[in-house]
Amino acid sequence: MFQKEQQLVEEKIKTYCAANDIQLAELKWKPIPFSGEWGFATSFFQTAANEAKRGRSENMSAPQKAQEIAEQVKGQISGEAGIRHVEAVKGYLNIYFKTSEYALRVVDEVLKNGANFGRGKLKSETVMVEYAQPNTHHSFHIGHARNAALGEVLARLTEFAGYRTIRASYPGDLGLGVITVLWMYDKFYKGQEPAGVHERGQWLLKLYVEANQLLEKKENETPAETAQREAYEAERREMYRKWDAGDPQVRELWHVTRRWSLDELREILQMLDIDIDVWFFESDVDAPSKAIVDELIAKGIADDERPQGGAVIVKIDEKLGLTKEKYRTNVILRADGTSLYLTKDLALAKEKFEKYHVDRSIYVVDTRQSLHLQQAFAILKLWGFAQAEKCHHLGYGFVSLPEGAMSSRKGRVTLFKEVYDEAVKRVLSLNVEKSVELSSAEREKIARQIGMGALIYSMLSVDNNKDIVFHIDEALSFDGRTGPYIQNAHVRANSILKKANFKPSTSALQPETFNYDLAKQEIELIEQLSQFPQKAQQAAEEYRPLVMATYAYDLANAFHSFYHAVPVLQTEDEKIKNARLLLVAATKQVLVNALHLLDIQAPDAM
RNA sequence: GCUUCCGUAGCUCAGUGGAUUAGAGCGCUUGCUUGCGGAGCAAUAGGUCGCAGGUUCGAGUCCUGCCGGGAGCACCA
Repeated sequence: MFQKEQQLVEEKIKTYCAANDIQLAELKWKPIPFSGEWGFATSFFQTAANEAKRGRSENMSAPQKAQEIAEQVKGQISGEAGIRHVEAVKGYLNIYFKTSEYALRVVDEVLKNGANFGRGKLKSETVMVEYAQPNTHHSFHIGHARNAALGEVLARLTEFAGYRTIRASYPGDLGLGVITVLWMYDKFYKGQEPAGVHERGQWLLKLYVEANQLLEKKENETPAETAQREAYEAERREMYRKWDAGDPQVRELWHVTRRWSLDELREILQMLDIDIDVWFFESDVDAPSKAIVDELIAKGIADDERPQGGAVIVKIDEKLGLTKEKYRTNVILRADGTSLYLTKDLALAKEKFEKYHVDRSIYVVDTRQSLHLQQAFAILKLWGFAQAEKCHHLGYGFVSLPEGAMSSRKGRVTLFKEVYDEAVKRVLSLNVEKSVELSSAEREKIARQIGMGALIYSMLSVDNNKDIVFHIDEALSFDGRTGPYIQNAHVRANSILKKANFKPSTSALQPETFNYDLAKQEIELIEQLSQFPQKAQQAAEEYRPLVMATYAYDLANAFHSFYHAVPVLQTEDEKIKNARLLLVAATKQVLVNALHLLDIQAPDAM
C-alpha cells in the first residue's frame, strides 16, 4: 500500500550511498513494530558489516556503525509527501507517516474495494486442489473434516490470490473395504435401508465394523468357528471376483450403496460450505491406469518383470540417475495384473494435466503418504510432464482421539456429524437470554455457524503438519483464541453500525477525517487492517492456511481492544464519531473477508 | 538402516535471521458490566526456546552432531 513512498526513500538512500562510497546491502523494509505510530523501517547492520570487511568501520561495532549510517542517511530524507518524520535508532532508519493520511488511505482502500480488498491480480495459471477423498461405504469422521477444511481454505486462498482454481474430490470407491460392506449387506441385511441420509451413510460403517468382527481371526477358536470364518472369507473373495468380473447384481448393489455414501458426503460438504467442481472416482481411473502401464513400459520407464513371475516396477532412483537412495523402487502393476494406488494416481494426474489443463496441482493428503506422492511426482517427471515440478503435497498430521488412533475397521471413530450436532446443541444451550428477539430458525442457523466456526478454526489454528488429538471440549470451546471470538468481533462491529444506522461510503471520507488524536487502539486496529492483503498473499503462496487463521485472530483481538477502550456511538464530536464509524465499517469488511477465506461464516448476531 | 516431521510457559500452540522486555489461548491470581452485546477487556505470576558445537555484525529461527518422540520405507489405500 505504500510502495511509492518506499521507493522514493530507497532511491534517496541509494543515491547517497553511491555518492559516499558506502557499499549498501539490499534494503529490507518492514513495518515498524511499535504501536503508537506507523511507518516502515530498515536496518543497516548488513551494510555496516560490509563496511567493516572493507576496513572502513573505524573500530566501531556493527551496531554502532549501522547507527552512524542510519544517521547519515536520515539527513537525506525530509519533507516527502505523506512522511511525518524520520529517525535513526539502534541501527534502524524509521520512517513515520502522517497519521491522518495513513488512516485515511487504509480505510479508503478497504471501503472502496469491499469484498475484493486484498485480492490478488488475475494470474494465467490454473490450480487444482484435490481434497475430500474419503472412502465410500464408510463414514466421514473428524480426520476427514481436517482434510476438507484445509483443502477448502487453500482453494479459497489460491482463488483470492488470483489463480483460476478447480476443486477436486477423489473418493475411494473400490477395494476390499468396499467389498466387505457389500458382502455383509448381502448376507445379513439384504433389503434393509435406514431412513435419512446420515443414518444410511453411518449404517454402512456399522456393517463394516460387524463384518470385520466376523472375519477377524480370534484366539482359541473352536474348529467350528474357524470353519465358519473361513467360509465367510471365501464368500467375500467370491464377491470381489464377481465385482471384478462385472456381475450385474453385484455391480447394482455396489452402485446403490455407493450412492448412499455419496449422498451423505455431499450433504456434509454442504454443511462445510464446500462446492466441489470435479469428482474423480477411483473406479473411473482403474481401467485407464492399466493402459498407462503399457505406455511406461514402452517408454522404458517401467520394467516388466512379469515374465519372471514378478510385477511391473519403476526403479525411480535409477531412472533419475540418482546414486543415493531417495525415491526407491515401486510397483505399478501387481503380478496378477491389477493396478495399485500409485498407478491410479498417475492416471489421475494425466487426466488433470490433459483434460483440465492444470498447471499447478495441490494434493491435500495425510502426511504419512508423503513418500508415495513424492514417488508419483518423480514418475510424472520421468514421464515428461512439466507440471510435475508444480505438484505440491500439502500434508497434514493425523487426527487421533484421546483414547488412541481412530480406526474405521474397529468402529472407533468420532464422526463429523456427531460433532456437528453436539456443536449446535452447545451453542443453543448458551444462547438463551440474548437472542430473545430472534426466531428459532434464526437461532438454529446462527448456532450452526458458530459451532462450525469453532470446529473449523480449531483445525486451522494448528500448523498442518502437526498431529492433533481431538478433544471435543477444546474443539468446541467458544472462549479465547477460537472461531467464535472472531465471529463475535464481527457481531459487535455489526451491532454498532446497525444502531447508528450507518451506511459506509467512501464519499464520507475527507482528507481531514482522521485529523484528531487517534487512540493507540485505533492505531493498532488500522495497522491490522492494512496487513490483510499481504497476509492473504503469503498464506496462498506458502500454502499455509494457518497464516490467515493467525491473522484473523489478531485482527479480532485489535477490534475487541478498540471496542472497550474507544467509544464510538457515545462520542460527542460528530466528526470523530463519523471517522470511527468508518473505521468500524472497514473492520467489519476485513473480518468478513478473512473469515470467508477461512471457510467460517460471519453471523450478524450471536 | 534410510527418509521425514517434531521438541518454545503447568497444558495446547504461534513465532524460519534482526529492535525496548521471546508471544497467544487454556489453567492460576486479581480488577472491569447504572456503559456501542462480558462468547469480551485490562492486569499479575509462569520460559537458560531438548543438548553441544558451528556459520554470522546478529541465531528460538540457518548448518552439523547427539538425545528424546511421531510417521513412512515396492505387489494396502
